[in-house]
Amino acid sequence: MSALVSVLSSRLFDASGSTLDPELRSATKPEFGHYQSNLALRLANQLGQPPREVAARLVAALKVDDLCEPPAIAGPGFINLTVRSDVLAAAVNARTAFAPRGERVVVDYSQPNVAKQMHVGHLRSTVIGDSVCNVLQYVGYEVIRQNHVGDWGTQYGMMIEQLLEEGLDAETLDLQGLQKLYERSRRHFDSDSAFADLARLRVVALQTGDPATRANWQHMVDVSLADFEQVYARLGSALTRDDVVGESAYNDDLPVIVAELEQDGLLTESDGASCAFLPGYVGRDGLPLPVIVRKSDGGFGYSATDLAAIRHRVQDLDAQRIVYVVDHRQALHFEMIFALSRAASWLPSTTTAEHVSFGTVLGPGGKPFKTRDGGTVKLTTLLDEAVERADKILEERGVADRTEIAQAVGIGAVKYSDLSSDRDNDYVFDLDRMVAMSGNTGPYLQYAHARLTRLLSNAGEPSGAVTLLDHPVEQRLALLLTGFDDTVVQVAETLQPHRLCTYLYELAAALSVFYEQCPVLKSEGETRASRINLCAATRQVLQDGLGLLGIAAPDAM
RNA sequence: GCGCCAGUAGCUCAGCUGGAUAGAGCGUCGGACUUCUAAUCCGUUGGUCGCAGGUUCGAGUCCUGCCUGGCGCGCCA
Repeated sequence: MSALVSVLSSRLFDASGSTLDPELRSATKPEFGHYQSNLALRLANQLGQPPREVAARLVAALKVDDLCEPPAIAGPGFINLTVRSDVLAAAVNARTAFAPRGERVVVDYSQPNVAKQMHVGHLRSTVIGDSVCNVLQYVGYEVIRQNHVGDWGTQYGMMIEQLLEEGLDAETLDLQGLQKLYERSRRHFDSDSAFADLARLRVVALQTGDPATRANWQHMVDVSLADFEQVYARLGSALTRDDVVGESAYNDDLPVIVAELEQDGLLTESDGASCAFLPGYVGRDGLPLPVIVRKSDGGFGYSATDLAAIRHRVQDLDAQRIVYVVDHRQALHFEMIFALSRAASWLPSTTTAEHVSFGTVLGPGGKPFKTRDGGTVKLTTLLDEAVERADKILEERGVADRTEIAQAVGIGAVKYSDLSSDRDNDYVFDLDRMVAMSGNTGPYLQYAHARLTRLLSNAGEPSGAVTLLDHPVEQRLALLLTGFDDTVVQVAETLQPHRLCTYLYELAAALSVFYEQCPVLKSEGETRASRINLCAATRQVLQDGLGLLGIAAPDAM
């Protein structure tokens, strides 16, 4: 919480003589001042007295003359506060970093699959996950990123068996070759039971560590990870190979998971599979719904891997908070995994587990995103198109040296569009709207930042402090600046990056109004110096905010 | 059948966890550029917050029941 808001809150708290939350909120309209409190309405209800009388007593007891203009009572009993402009100026100048909070959070995101190109489906997890990590880090968490790559299971047995049968050398296959190999092996597996048996044996060889099988598998993993890294670099994601802890990493833990569940009496044999039945979960037929830990063929399903991952993250990584950035279709799965982990005591009450779910990216017309022939659209293709659009617009503007800027604007537009509305909603991937330079878009924010950069480079060295805030538009801008940390804290709690987007958009809009109405370089004396510093503070917040979203802020565009 | 999520202006979306006359952008129409970058700003137009009850000083927000759409519900992840 910003110093200003917390001080005002505690003053209200002291004046009320009650334990009620002062409910200090931003004023809904400029004519209501800067902040409002609804405390009098609450108190009046509790005391059975007229709200305006309670408000009057509250205002009389309230000591804020060192911070605010005289408080006003309005409407049914709202208390409106207007911060003194010198206090506001001081608050703008007083930005401080968050202290480390001594808590560790594990964020599981991106999760592409080995031997498959990354597609739109991976965009959201990667973009939201990066942003969530940045925000958590900013407010003082120690963040551990975990890329739970899909690199284990029957499909790799299939693929290796197919590879051997065709006499191919794994070394010659790139990612696209692997994807084709997968498709061939899938068809073969489905149509030839003898091959299917061989493939299953190959899975056993893989899981028990047969050297030749492992070597082929390792090659597939290496090729895939190298490709993912290129996409991450393109996206500006912070993910590296060090963050990859794929499903295979838990192979040795899976029997232990089963043993511990058995020991706790949580496992039941059902149709040959080892299942955990949790109270309250019923399936389509009204029958109890299991978590299948070990399949009837003796293999382990993804539930076992997810359980092992939780166990590892608590016991070895010492996580106080675990976050899963995974699409909303897996909501039930995670609910059950979390419940079972609690029952098995892998997830103690001191550790929270959250599923940060998100909606689907849809193609044109709100239909599933597919190419004309029904294939999946590669993520890199979409990014190329976005950069191309950005480049065209920059060209029309006569911008020189466009290559890097077009990257920043195109990729930034895609990422911003992904982050700017509530994660739970589906959205249509519409490049025209994303790259639009007006409205709540990435380019609009980047433009505000670039404008300020230009202005500041013409202004000379900023002298440091904001000292004057005479114009209402300056005050509006300053007030917004003091709200940055509160907004980021909210995002760290709710894990909803769109709140930060909304904030930054309002800030950029307020800046544009200021820019229209308040000359900076053409003004003189203290006004000029103060406005330059207000611009510098705004630029810093825009830069920090875009940084938290994982979006580049070019100096010119 | 059960569960999760969503339904707010013609379109795309906010709405700060129950507060004042529900806000932006796009679109429409009209205005402001020898610019501190007009990729901007100002004005205009636009809503039965899916429907019906309930809770209370006060509901887009909370509770119940419906309607519509998306998704999920035993060995894929």
